[in-house]
Amino acid sequence: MERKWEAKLKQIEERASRYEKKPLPSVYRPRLSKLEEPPSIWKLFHRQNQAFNFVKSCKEDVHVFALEYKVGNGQRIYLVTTYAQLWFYYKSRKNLLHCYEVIPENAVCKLYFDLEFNKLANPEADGKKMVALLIEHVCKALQELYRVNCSPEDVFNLDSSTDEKFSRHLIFQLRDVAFKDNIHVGNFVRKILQPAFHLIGREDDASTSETTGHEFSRFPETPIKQGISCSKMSSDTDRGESWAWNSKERESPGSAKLRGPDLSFLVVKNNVGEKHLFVDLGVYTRNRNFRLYKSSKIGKQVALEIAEDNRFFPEQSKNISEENQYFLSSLVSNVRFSDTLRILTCDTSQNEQKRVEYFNSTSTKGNIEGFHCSPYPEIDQFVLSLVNKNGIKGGIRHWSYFFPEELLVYDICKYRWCRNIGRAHKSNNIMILVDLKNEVWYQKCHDPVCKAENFRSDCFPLPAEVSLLYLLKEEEEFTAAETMNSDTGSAQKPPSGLSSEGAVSDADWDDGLDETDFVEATEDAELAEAAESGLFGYCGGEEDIPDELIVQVLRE
DNA sequence: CAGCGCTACCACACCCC
DNA sequence: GGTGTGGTAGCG
Repeated sequence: MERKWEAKLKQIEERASRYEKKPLPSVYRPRLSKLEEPPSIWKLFHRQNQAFNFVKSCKEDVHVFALEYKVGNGQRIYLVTTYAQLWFYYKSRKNLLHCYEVIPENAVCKLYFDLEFNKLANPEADGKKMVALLIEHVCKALQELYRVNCSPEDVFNLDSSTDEKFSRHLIFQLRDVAFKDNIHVGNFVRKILQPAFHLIGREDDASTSETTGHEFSRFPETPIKQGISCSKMSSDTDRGESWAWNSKERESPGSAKLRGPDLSFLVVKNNVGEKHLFVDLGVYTRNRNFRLYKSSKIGKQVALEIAEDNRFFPEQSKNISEENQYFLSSLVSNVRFSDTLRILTCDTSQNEQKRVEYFNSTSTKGNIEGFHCSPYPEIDQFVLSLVNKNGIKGGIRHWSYFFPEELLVYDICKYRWCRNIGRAHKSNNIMILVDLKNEVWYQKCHDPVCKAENFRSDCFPLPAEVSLLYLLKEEEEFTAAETMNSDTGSAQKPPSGLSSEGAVSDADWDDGLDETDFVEATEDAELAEAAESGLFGYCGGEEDIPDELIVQVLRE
């Protein structure tokens, strides 16, 4: 047994050293043109983690894409570049044929669906009609749960069907609205499809379930262990338990619609005759790869193309071609810029209960405290984003919560930047204070001198995702509107979602850059050096840099 | 000689009637 | 037989 472990360990170590000896090629630097100067970024990685680490080190608005490169086993490598640059090399469809968007975990994203059924096993099924009914259902749900207006004209409908398989992607183009991340999208989708779950899973006919006569009101047992609750918008009392389609149904329990809307159209059979849902629920996982518009799976010919019955048409733009607009619209994590972006959440009640229990058990009446993580993971994340800047990995040493003031005090370790002295303290730690009542944060510190003068930094607003949390406290209407900065149509500058400091004032943004400049400088130098030592140098002005180059590298 | 993140499923232990 | 746990094949 022990020996087995040793052997395995050795194997892994050997592999690690191999990778280090032979890091990936890939730093070839195409440029869009000599005139368009923003430096080009185009970097390949074998490992997703490395790609995301590189993204973090980049100031530019870059994103991770997965490229399939070996038929059969789905092996992928990871490309980091900007949307603009990817499109430039992608659009001809001579290269980069099997590309996937990596929907980053914890990143704001659009509502999306993967729909499919086997045509042979479902000869009766009318795919287009099913799509239309689903869209109708989803729009209704968005309205009911979030008061979000949505119509079929807002749904980008992509088709990837074959003779055997009906296959669609839907990407919702909601104005000023996005989900907190794709896990929340999944929670939302499962929640609104709950009425359909009791129709599957059994061999016998769905009609038998009518006779079970459960007393629960609108919805059957959920297939997931706990229920799901969407971030509420009004002061509903039955927060999140189950969700009624409208108040009328709620008031008339004798109604035939007791179970909610009829979603039987979603039930399809797989090739061995088992019942499944038309909606694929497996696409809402962390860092999910979602095939790009005009890409096909490796080994297959069929690419995602605009569906016949698509009703979404992007706005015309002088600078951006229509195809490019469609491409940008198809990207799940490319959230449209808005200065009033609302972030929707949908928790599993598991998560929410944890939080409630935490408060119930830990807090009698006084203040609570702990180490590392507070009961507000979202706020912890935000605080960590403040103290994890370009190389310095700050952490939360301790937190305290003061009830009357609704103040979270974080003792920070490793990161010692003090806004009072404009540099890091040498031996004293700092604090980050989060004022939930006023939805702001500021910095203080343990340094005796700063303490003596009672230093306290300016206040900065909390980002939307964090303020949102506050809704938990039975507050007024859902008003999670927040300003987010963007220069390229993506509302999330740091793709790591929560760290989007766009919500912070300009002054703070600049400030933030200042204090990290010296760190970045060294890192940039290293990156530049790494870049120059890459296999590919800068291919200046060359219009058609074939990524056969990439393919060659991969083959060796 | 390099993917990732799951879930469904199985085997097994343990408990209770 | 019911329930929890740990490991893994294989799916998306």
